[in-house]
Amino acid sequence: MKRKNCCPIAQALGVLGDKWSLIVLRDVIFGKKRHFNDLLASPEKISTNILANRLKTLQEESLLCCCVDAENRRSKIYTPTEKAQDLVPVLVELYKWGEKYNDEVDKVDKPS
Amino acid sequence: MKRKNCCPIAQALGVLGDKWSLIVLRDVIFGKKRHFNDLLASPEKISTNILANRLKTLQEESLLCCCVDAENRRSKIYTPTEKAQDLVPVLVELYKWGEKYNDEVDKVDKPS
DNA sequence: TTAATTCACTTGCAAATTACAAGCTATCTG
DNA sequence: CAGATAGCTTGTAATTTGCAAGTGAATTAA
Repeated sequence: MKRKNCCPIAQALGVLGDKWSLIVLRDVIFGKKRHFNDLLASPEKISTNILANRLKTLQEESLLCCCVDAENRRSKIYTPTEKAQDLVPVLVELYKWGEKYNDEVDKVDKPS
Repeated sequence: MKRKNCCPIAQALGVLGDKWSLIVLRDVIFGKKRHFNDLLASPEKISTNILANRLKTLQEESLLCCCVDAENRRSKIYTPTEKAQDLVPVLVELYKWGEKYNDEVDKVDKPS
């Protein structure tokens, strides 16, 4: 859902508001993953068609750029743009919030 | 998609990673909206079934609490929890990013 | 005190998105 | 030349979303 002429939060979520876009960006930005199969290997288990689709839309949104690996022409290299790098503060705040609140969900064997 | 025992970013996105949850939280936190119809009136035009579903899951995730309005018993009051308030930095960073990059999308009549 | 209105949903259904598995094509390696 | 590998694409089923209409309890208006 593309959102235009509205609140910047809504506009940002129009691009990033799904289960996978920020996971892919996390891996490209922090995990320095550059290849399709690297991204596929993340523990969240994205499927191939979704990953291909996200890589396409993230390129369309100028968040990733893609080039052919000069040393291995069947391989493509995905790199984050500055626009993607500028999401680092968002990802950091999400990380802190997730760490604070969600790590403890469904813990078992807590000492009493 | 609930994500457990994994990266805090992925866990956070398991709760917040959709088009509507953060919009609802934005309105409750910044817009101080408290009623179903207030939230429905936002410019992003969420539909009633989606809003009802989000309010339910956000309560299940302890992000919102709900009580009956004492002065008008058909009305319910939704308020953000501390867990929700702690998303302010995430929303602020999203806002800044959206403002920096997405306001200029599809602008017309730019001065040359 | 009855009728209309409001609030917070619920239901039905079509469309879009996601998930899972399998297959495909170009390239590379032995 | 025979696999193996990288990056997809396709098919299909399940889930989620979007839209319109309807429901029931509480409230207000006549």
